[in-house]
Amino acid sequence: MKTRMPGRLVKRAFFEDAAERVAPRLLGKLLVRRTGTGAIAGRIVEVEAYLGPHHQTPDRAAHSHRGPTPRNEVIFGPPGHAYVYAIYGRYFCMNITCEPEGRAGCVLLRALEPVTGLEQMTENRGLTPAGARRAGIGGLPPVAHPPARTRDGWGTGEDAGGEVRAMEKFRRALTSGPGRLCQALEITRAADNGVDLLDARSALQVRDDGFRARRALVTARIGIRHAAELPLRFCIEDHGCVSGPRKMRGRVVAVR
DNA sequence: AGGCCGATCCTCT
DNA sequence: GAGGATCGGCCTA
Repeated sequence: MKTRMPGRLVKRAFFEDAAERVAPRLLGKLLVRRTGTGAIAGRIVEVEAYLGPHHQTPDRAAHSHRGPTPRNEVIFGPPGHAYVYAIYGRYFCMNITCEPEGRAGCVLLRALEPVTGLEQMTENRGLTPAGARRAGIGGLPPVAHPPARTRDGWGTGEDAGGEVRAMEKFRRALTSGPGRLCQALEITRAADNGVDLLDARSALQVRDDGFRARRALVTARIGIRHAAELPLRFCIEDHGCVSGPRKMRGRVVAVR
Protein backbone atom coordinates (compact mmCIF):
# COMPACT_ATOMS: atom_id res chain seq x y z
CA MET A 1 0.00 0.00 0.00
CA LYS A 2 1.35 3.36 -1.02
CA THR A 3 0.99 5.96 1.70
CA ARG A 4 0.33 9.49 0.62
CA MET A 5 2.89 11.79 2.29
CA PRO A 6 1.99 15.45 2.89
CA GLY A 7 4.15 18.27 1.46
CA ARG A 8 7.65 17.70 0.13
CA LEU A 9 10.92 16.53 1.64
CA VAL A 10 13.14 19.19 3.22
CA LYS A 11 16.52 19.72 1.50
CA ARG A 12 19.80 18.59 3.06
CA ALA A 13 21.25 22.11 3.01
CA PHE A 14 18.53 23.17 5.46
CA PHE A 15 20.24 21.17 8.22
CA GLU A 16 23.84 21.82 7.11
CA ASP A 17 24.04 24.78 9.48
CA ALA A 18 24.43 25.62 13.15
CA ALA A 19 21.73 24.13 15.40
CA GLU A 20 20.72 27.50 16.86
CA ARG A 21 19.92 28.76 13.36
CA VAL A 22 18.18 25.59 12.17
CA ALA A 23 15.99 25.32 15.27
CA PRO A 24 13.69 28.34 14.74
CA ARG A 25 13.39 27.62 11.00
CA LEU A 26 12.18 24.13 11.84
CA LEU A 27 9.03 25.50 13.46
CA GLY A 28 6.08 24.67 11.22
CA LYS A 29 7.73 21.75 9.41
CA LEU A 30 6.10 18.32 9.49
CA LEU A 31 7.45 15.18 11.11
CA VAL A 32 5.87 12.25 9.29
CA ARG A 33 5.85 8.56 10.18
CA ARG A 34 4.86 6.08 7.51
CA THR A 35 3.12 3.03 8.92
CA GLY A 36 1.66 -0.07 7.30
CA THR A 37 -1.76 1.49 7.30
CA GLY A 38 -1.10 5.17 6.63
CA ALA A 39 0.74 8.25 7.82
CA ILE A 40 1.09 9.78 11.28
CA ALA A 41 2.13 13.41 11.12
CA GLY A 42 2.60 16.39 13.39
CA ARG A 43 3.66 20.00 12.90
CA ILE A 44 6.75 21.04 14.86
CA VAL A 45 5.82 23.80 17.33
CA GLU A 46 8.62 23.61 19.94
CA VAL A 47 12.32 22.75 19.66
CA GLU A 48 15.62 23.16 21.48
CA ALA A 49 19.11 23.56 20.02
CA TYR A 50 22.08 21.65 21.48
CA LEU A 51 25.56 22.80 20.49
CA GLY A 52 28.55 20.65 19.57
CA PRO A 53 31.96 20.87 21.30
CA HIS A 54 33.42 22.83 18.37
CA HIS A 55 31.01 25.69 19.09
CA GLN A 56 32.20 28.98 20.51
CA THR A 57 29.59 28.74 23.29
CA PRO A 58 30.22 25.72 25.55
CA ASP A 59 27.06 23.65 26.00
CA ARG A 60 27.49 21.22 28.87
CA ALA A 61 23.89 20.07 28.51
CA ALA A 62 24.55 18.59 25.06
CA HIS A 63 25.11 14.84 24.74
CA SER A 64 27.93 15.60 22.30
CA HIS A 65 29.70 17.79 24.84
CA ARG A 66 32.45 15.26 25.67
CA GLY A 67 32.99 14.07 22.10
CA PRO A 68 31.73 11.02 20.21
CA THR A 69 30.75 7.78 21.99
CA PRO A 70 28.77 4.77 20.74
CA ARG A 71 25.64 6.39 22.16
CA ASN A 72 25.94 9.79 20.47
CA GLU A 73 27.96 9.10 17.32
CA VAL A 74 25.01 9.91 15.06
CA ILE A 75 25.25 13.56 16.15
CA PHE A 76 28.72 13.73 14.60
CA GLY A 77 27.50 12.19 11.33
CA PRO A 78 25.77 13.81 8.36
CA PRO A 79 22.97 16.38 8.84
CA GLY A 80 19.27 15.57 8.53
CA HIS A 81 19.42 12.29 10.43
CA ALA A 82 17.54 11.19 13.55
CA TYR A 83 19.40 10.97 16.87
CA VAL A 84 17.15 9.01 19.23
CA TYR A 85 18.10 8.29 22.82
CA ALA A 86 16.44 6.61 25.78
CA ILE A 87 15.77 8.51 28.98
CA TYR A 88 14.62 7.58 32.47
CA GLY A 89 14.35 3.97 31.45
CA ARG A 90 10.93 4.47 29.87
CA TYR A 91 10.96 7.13 27.19
CA PHE A 92 12.70 8.19 24.01
CA CYS A 93 13.59 11.65 22.76
CA MET A 94 14.29 12.56 19.16
CA ASN A 95 16.74 15.06 17.69
CA ILE A 96 17.62 16.05 14.15
CA THR A 97 21.33 16.34 13.37
CA CYS A 98 22.72 19.62 12.08
CA GLU A 99 26.11 20.94 10.92
CA PRO A 100 28.26 19.47 8.13
CA GLU A 101 29.39 15.87 8.68
CA GLY A 102 32.13 15.61 11.29
CA ARG A 103 30.73 18.38 13.49
CA ALA A 104 28.13 17.96 16.22
CA GLY A 105 24.97 19.96 16.81
CA CYS A 106 21.33 18.94 16.86
CA VAL A 107 17.77 20.05 17.47
CA LEU A 108 15.54 18.30 20.02
CA LEU A 109 11.88 18.06 19.07
CA ARG A 110 9.85 19.02 22.14
CA ALA A 111 6.30 19.34 20.84
CA LEU A 112 4.16 18.78 17.77
CA GLU A 113 0.68 19.82 16.79
CA PRO A 114 -1.15 16.62 15.80
CA VAL A 115 -2.07 16.79 12.10
CA THR A 116 -2.66 13.30 10.70
CA GLY A 117 -3.43 9.95 12.31
CA LEU A 118 -4.86 11.20 15.61
CA GLU A 119 -6.58 7.89 16.28
CA GLN A 120 -3.30 6.01 15.87
CA MET A 121 -1.53 8.56 18.10
CA THR A 122 -4.24 8.11 20.71
CA GLU A 123 -3.70 4.39 20.78
CA ASN A 124 0.11 4.66 20.69
CA ARG A 125 0.01 7.03 23.66
CA GLY A 126 -2.06 4.67 25.72
CA LEU A 127 -5.11 6.89 25.80
CA THR A 128 -7.35 3.96 24.89
CA PRO A 129 -7.55 0.83 27.03
CA ALA A 130 -5.77 -1.27 24.37
CA GLY A 131 -3.12 1.38 23.87
CA ALA A 132 -2.57 1.76 27.59
CA ARG A 133 -1.61 -1.87 27.82
CA ARG A 134 0.75 -1.52 24.86
CA ALA A 135 2.32 1.71 26.15
CA GLY A 136 2.64 0.28 29.65
CA ILE A 137 0.97 3.21 31.38
CA GLY A 138 -2.16 3.83 33.34
CA GLY A 139 -4.11 5.17 30.42
CA LEU A 140 -6.57 7.59 31.97
CA PRO A 141 -7.60 9.74 29.00
CA PRO A 142 -8.41 13.48 29.34
CA VAL A 143 -11.58 12.62 27.40
CA ALA A 144 -12.77 9.14 26.50
CA HIS A 145 -12.61 9.67 22.74
CA PRO A 146 -11.42 12.54 20.56
CA PRO A 147 -14.45 14.59 19.48
CA ALA A 148 -15.13 14.58 15.76
CA ARG A 149 -13.35 17.08 13.52
CA THR A 150 -15.84 19.44 11.86
CA ARG A 151 -15.33 21.94 9.05
CA ASP A 152 -15.12 24.77 11.58
CA GLY A 153 -12.62 23.14 13.89
CA TRP A 154 -12.84 20.68 16.73
CA GLY A 155 -16.16 19.69 18.21
CA THR A 156 -19.32 21.60 17.45
CA GLY A 157 -17.91 25.10 17.09
CA GLU A 158 -19.72 26.15 20.23
CA ASP A 159 -18.18 25.36 23.59
CA ALA A 160 -21.45 24.59 25.28
CA GLY A 161 -20.26 21.60 27.30
CA GLY A 162 -16.60 22.63 27.40
CA GLU A 163 -16.05 20.37 24.42
CA VAL A 164 -13.54 22.64 22.71
CA ARG A 165 -11.53 22.96 25.91
CA ALA A 166 -11.58 19.21 26.30
CA MET A 167 -10.30 18.81 22.77
CA GLU A 168 -7.48 21.28 23.41
CA LYS A 169 -6.47 19.27 26.40
CA PHE A 170 -6.68 16.03 24.47
CA ARG A 171 -4.53 17.28 21.58
CA ARG A 172 -1.93 18.57 24.03
CA ALA A 173 -1.72 15.19 25.68
CA LEU A 174 -0.92 13.47 22.38
CA THR A 175 2.34 15.13 21.31
CA SER A 176 3.18 17.91 23.79
CA GLY A 177 6.54 16.84 25.19
CA PRO A 178 9.62 15.07 23.76
CA GLY A 179 8.73 11.67 25.22
CA ARG A 180 5.09 11.95 24.27
CA LEU A 181 5.72 12.79 20.63
CA CYS A 182 8.04 9.81 20.24
CA GLN A 183 5.43 7.52 21.74
CA ALA A 184 2.72 8.97 19.45
CA LEU A 185 4.83 8.50 16.31
CA GLU A 186 6.25 5.11 17.35
CA ILE A 187 9.81 6.46 17.46
CA THR A 188 12.37 4.20 19.18
CA ARG A 189 16.14 4.11 19.36
CA ALA A 190 16.27 0.57 17.97
CA ALA A 191 14.23 1.38 14.88
CA ASP A 192 14.98 5.02 14.20
CA ASN A 193 18.37 6.12 15.53
CA GLY A 194 20.49 7.16 12.56
CA VAL A 195 17.63 7.16 10.04
CA ASP A 196 17.95 9.64 7.16
CA LEU A 197 14.94 11.94 7.56
CA LEU A 198 15.39 13.42 4.09
CA ASP A 199 15.12 10.21 2.08
CA ALA A 200 11.80 9.36 0.39
CA ARG A 201 12.29 5.69 1.31
CA SER A 202 12.58 6.36 5.05
CA ALA A 203 9.74 5.50 7.38
CA LEU A 204 10.38 8.76 9.25
CA GLN A 205 10.72 12.02 7.34
CA VAL A 206 10.81 15.80 7.77
CA ARG A 207 8.57 17.50 5.22
CA ASP A 208 7.44 20.99 4.28
CA ASP A 209 3.85 21.74 3.34
CA GLY A 210 4.39 25.48 2.88
CA PHE A 211 3.47 26.57 6.40
CA ARG A 212 5.70 29.41 7.61
CA ALA A 213 6.19 30.46 11.22
CA ARG A 214 7.10 34.13 10.98
CA ARG A 215 8.03 34.66 14.61
CA ALA A 216 9.48 32.52 17.36
CA LEU A 217 9.46 32.87 21.14
CA VAL A 218 12.97 32.25 22.46
CA THR A 219 13.45 31.04 26.05
CA ALA A 220 15.79 28.97 28.20
CA ARG A 221 15.74 25.21 27.68
CA ILE A 222 13.64 22.94 29.88
CA GLY A 223 14.69 20.18 32.27
CA ILE A 224 18.48 20.60 32.20
CA ARG A 225 21.02 21.41 34.93
CA HIS A 226 24.02 22.63 32.98
CA ALA A 227 23.97 25.68 30.73
CA ALA A 228 20.39 26.22 31.84
CA GLU A 229 20.39 29.92 31.03
CA LEU A 230 21.23 29.73 27.31
CA PRO A 231 18.34 31.02 25.14
CA LEU A 232 18.10 27.97 22.88
CA ARG A 233 14.44 26.93 23.15
CA PHE A 234 12.21 28.10 20.32
CA CYS A 235 8.45 27.79 20.06
CA ILE A 236 5.47 29.15 18.24
CA GLU A 237 4.13 31.75 20.64
CA ASP A 238 0.84 30.92 22.35
CA HIS A 239 0.45 27.64 20.51
CA GLY A 240 -1.77 25.32 22.53
CA CYS A 241 0.46 22.29 21.96
CA VAL A 242 3.70 23.75 23.37
CA SER A 243 4.97 21.83 26.42
CA GLY A 244 6.08 23.15 29.77
CA PRO A 245 4.84 26.17 31.72
CA ARG A 246 2.25 28.19 29.82
CA LYS A 247 4.19 31.43 30.14
CA MET A 248 7.97 31.46 30.07
CA ARG A 249 10.31 34.42 30.13
CA GLY A 250 11.70 35.11 26.71
CA ARG A 251 11.73 37.37 23.71
CA VAL A 252 10.07 37.20 20.33
CA VAL A 253 12.27 37.17 17.25
CA ALA A 254 11.55 37.15 13.52
CA VAL A 255 12.28 33.86 11.79
CA ARG A 256 14.54 34.63 8.91
C1' DA B 1 32.08 -3.58 39.87
C1' DG B 2 29.20 -0.15 41.64
C1' DG B 3 26.84 4.14 41.98
C1' DC B 4 24.71 8.11 40.21
C1' DC B 5 21.57 10.51 37.48
C1' DG B 6 19.12 12.16 33.47
C1' DA B 7 17.08 16.95 27.16
C1' DT B 8 10.45 12.68 31.09
C1' DC B 9 5.80 11.47 32.28
C1' DC B 10 2.20 10.37 35.35
C1' DT B 11 -0.25 10.39 39.75
C1' DC B 12 -1.57 12.18 43.94
C1' DT B 13 -1.59 15.92 47.58
C1' DG C 1 4.16 21.02 43.50
C1' DA C 2 6.50 16.62 44.89
C1' DG C 3 7.81 11.88 44.28
C1' DG C 4 8.14 7.38 41.96
C1' DA C 5 9.06 4.40 37.91
C1' DT C 6 13.06 2.37 35.55
C1' DC C 7 17.50 1.55 32.91
C1' DG C 8 21.55 2.55 30.11
C1' DG C 9 25.58 5.36 29.87
C1' DC C 10 29.36 7.27 31.95
C1' DC C 11 32.38 8.28 35.86
C1' DT C 12 34.98 6.77 39.87
C1' DA C 13 37.41 3.24 42.55
